[in-house]
Amino acid sequence: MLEERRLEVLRASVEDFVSTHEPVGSKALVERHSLGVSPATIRNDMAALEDEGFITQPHTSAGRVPTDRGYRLFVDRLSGVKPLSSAERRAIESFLGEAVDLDDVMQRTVRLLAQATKQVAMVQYPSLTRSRVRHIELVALSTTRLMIIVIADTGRVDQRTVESSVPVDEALLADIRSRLSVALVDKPFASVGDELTDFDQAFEPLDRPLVTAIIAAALETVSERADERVVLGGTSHLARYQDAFPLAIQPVLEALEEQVVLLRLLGEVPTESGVTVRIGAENSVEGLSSTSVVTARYARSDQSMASLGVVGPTHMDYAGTMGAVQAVAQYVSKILDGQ
Amino acid sequence: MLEERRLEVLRASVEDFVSTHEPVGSKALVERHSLGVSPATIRNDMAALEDEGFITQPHTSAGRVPTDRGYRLFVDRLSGVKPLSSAERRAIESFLGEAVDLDDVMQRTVRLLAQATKQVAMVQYPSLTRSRVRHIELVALSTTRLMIIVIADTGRVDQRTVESSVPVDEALLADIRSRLSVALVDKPFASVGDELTDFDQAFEPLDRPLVTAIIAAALETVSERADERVVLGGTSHLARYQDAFPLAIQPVLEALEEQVVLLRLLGEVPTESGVTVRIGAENSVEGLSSTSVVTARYARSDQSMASLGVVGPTHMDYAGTMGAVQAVAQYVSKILDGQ
DNA sequence: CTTGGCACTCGACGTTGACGAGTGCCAATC
DNA sequence: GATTGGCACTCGTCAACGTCGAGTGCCAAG
Repeated sequence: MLEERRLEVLRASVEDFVSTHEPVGSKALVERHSLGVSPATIRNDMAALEDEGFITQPHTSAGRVPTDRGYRLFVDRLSGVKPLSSAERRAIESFLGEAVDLDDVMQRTVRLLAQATKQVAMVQYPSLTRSRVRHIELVALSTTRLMIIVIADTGRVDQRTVESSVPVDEALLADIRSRLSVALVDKPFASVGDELTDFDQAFEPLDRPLVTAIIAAALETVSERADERVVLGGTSHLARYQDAFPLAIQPVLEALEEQVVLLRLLGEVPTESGVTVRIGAENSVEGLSSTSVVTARYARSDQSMASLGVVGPTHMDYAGTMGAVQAVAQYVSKILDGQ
Repeated sequence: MLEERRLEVLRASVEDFVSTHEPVGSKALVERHSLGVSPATIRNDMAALEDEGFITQPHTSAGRVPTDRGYRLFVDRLSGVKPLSSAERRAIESFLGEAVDLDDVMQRTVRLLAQATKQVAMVQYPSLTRSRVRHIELVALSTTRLMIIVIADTGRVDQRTVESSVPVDEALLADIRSRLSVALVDKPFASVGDELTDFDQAFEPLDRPLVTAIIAAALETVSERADERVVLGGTSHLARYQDAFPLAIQPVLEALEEQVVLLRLLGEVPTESGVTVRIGAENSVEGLSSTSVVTARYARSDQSMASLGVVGPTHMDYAGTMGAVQAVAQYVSKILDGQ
C-alpha cells in the first residue's frame, strides 16, 4: 500500500540518519533497505513525507533529515523497545546488587544508565512524600547548635542544623527527642506537618523558641523541596556530538547543572507506567530543544516513587535507549524492594 | 637590563595570549605594552625565550604561544594573586552565610567558585580523619536490615546499611547502640578502629556475627575511602573553549567524572598553605594534560581539613583565578568555623 | 502508481593567487 | 655589546573559481 510504504520509508530514513548522522537520499535508501521499488518512487514518497512535515531538507539538493515530528511518529508507531540481552541484564543486576546504601544505589544507577545508553543519565532520589519516618534523632553539635536527622523507610537520610539562641540542656533535648519519636515514627512524611501542630504546647514557654526552631527544621527536611534531588552522570558523552549538528553542548550542560531543570524533566513524566519520550521542542526546557529525553518511573512495591532517564540528541537510537532505561528502572525498583 | 626585559616580554606574551587566545607577535607586543624598544629587539628576546623553552611557535612565521614552562615561570615570578573587590567579598560571604547545612555549604561553594572563576569548580567535603564522632545511631529498617549512622563534629553525616542473617531483636540493638556510643563518642575518627578491637567480646557468641557486621559497617563509614567525596560544578564553562586550542573537552569531562581523579587532584596539594597551581602536564592525571588546576586548602580553626579548586585551560587568568580560589577557601573556613 | 530519463541546484572539495603577519639575519648605529 | 631598521622569506588565511557528484523535481511512458 501507498500509506504503508511511506511509513516504511520514514522508518528507513530515521534509522539511516541515526546511524550515519548524515542526510539520507533516495538512492542510498533503496540500496540499504530492501524496499522493492526504484529511487524515483522513493523520491515521491519522500516529497510527500516532507509535505506532511516528517522530514526536511537542510538545503535544496541534499538528502532528508527527520524532523521532531518525524521522530515522534517513529517512536509512537514504528519503533519498539529493544530488550537488553540477558548478559546485559545480568551485568546490571550484579552491579546494582553490590550497592551498600541508598547513595550508592543512586550512584551506581546513574553510571550504569550512562554507560548503557552512551548518553547523559539522570536519576532522581526516591520521593519522600510517600515514605514513612523510620527514625528521628536530635544531636547536639555544640551547646547552641544541634542537628536533626530524619531517616525514611527507603533508607534515605536527611539532616539539618538548628541554631539556638540559648545553650541547650541535654535533658530538654532528650525530652524533645522522645516526644518527636512518639509523634512521628511510622507516620508518612506527608502527615508530618499535621502531627506537629500544637507540638510545642507540651513544653515550657521558655523552651518554646527552641522547639519551634526544631519543628521548622523537621518540616523543611520532609518538605517537597527537600525530596528534590537528582544525580547526574555521563556528561562526557555530550562531547561526542561536539561538531555535529545543531547540538551546542554549552546550553545543554548549563541546563543540566540546574537541579530545578532536572526535576522538571523527571517530574513531568505522566503517572502512566512505561517509558516516556520527549522529543526536541516537546521539552519545555530552554536549551534542550534539540535533545530528546527518555524517562521511566521506578517504584518500590506498587508505590510510585521517582523517575530516571537520559538526555541525548534527537537523532538517538530510540529503541535501544528505551530498552535500557526501562530495564534499569526495573532493576532499581527490584533492588530497592529487596533491601 | 637584558634579563629583566626578557621576563617583561614573557609576562606581556602570557597576558596577551590569555586575553586574545591568539599567538602573539613582536610587533603587537610593543604596540600594546609600553616596552621602550623596537620590535626587532623584542624578536631577539623572544628567540632567546624560545631557546629556553618558555614560549613556542605553533608554526614558522606565526606568533609565539607560552609553553607550560612559560606559564610556570609566569605564575612563580611574574604574577601576583589578584584580591577580590570588596563587593565580591561581600557577595561571597552573604551567599555562603545562607547555607542551612553542610551539604548546602558544599553546594553553594562549588557554584560560587564556578561562577567567580568562570571555570569548572570542585570542592572536597571536610575530611573525616581529623574530626571526632559526635553521635552514633543504629536504626532498624526492617527486621533483618539496619542502618548505622555516624555524625561527625563537622556536621557531616554518614550512613550505611547492614544486613543481618537473623531477625534482630530491638533490645539487642539498644544494647549495641549504647555500647557503641560509650566506645566511640568524642573519639577521633582515626582511632575508631582501635576502639572497636575486641568490641564483640562483650556479646553472646550467638550475637557476634551481627556485631561483627555492624563493626565492619562502622569502620567503612569512617575509613579514608568514605571521607573521599567531591562535588563538581560549572562544567558548562568547558564548552566555551569548544573549538579553541588543543583542549578537547571529552577527555576532560571524562576525567572529571571520576571521583578518584578529583580526589587525586585535590589530594596532591601540599600541606603548605596558600594557593597551589599545577600547569598542564604537571597534573599526573591523564586527560588533563592541557589544563591547569588551581587549588587551596580550607580549614576549620587550625586543623587542616580539605581542598577546593578549579580546573581550566592552561591559558587562564592565573592572578584572578588564584585570588578567587583563595578567597572562597577563606570564607568556607570561616563559615564552617562559625557554624 | 511506478519508472526511467533529464535538467537543475547546490554543497563539498581542491586549486590558485594575493595578502599579510611574523620571522631570522645582517649591517649600521649608538 | 646592545639596539635598530631593512629585507628576504615562510606560511597560514581567505576569497575566487571551477569541477564533481549527490540529490532533487518533473515529465512522459509504461
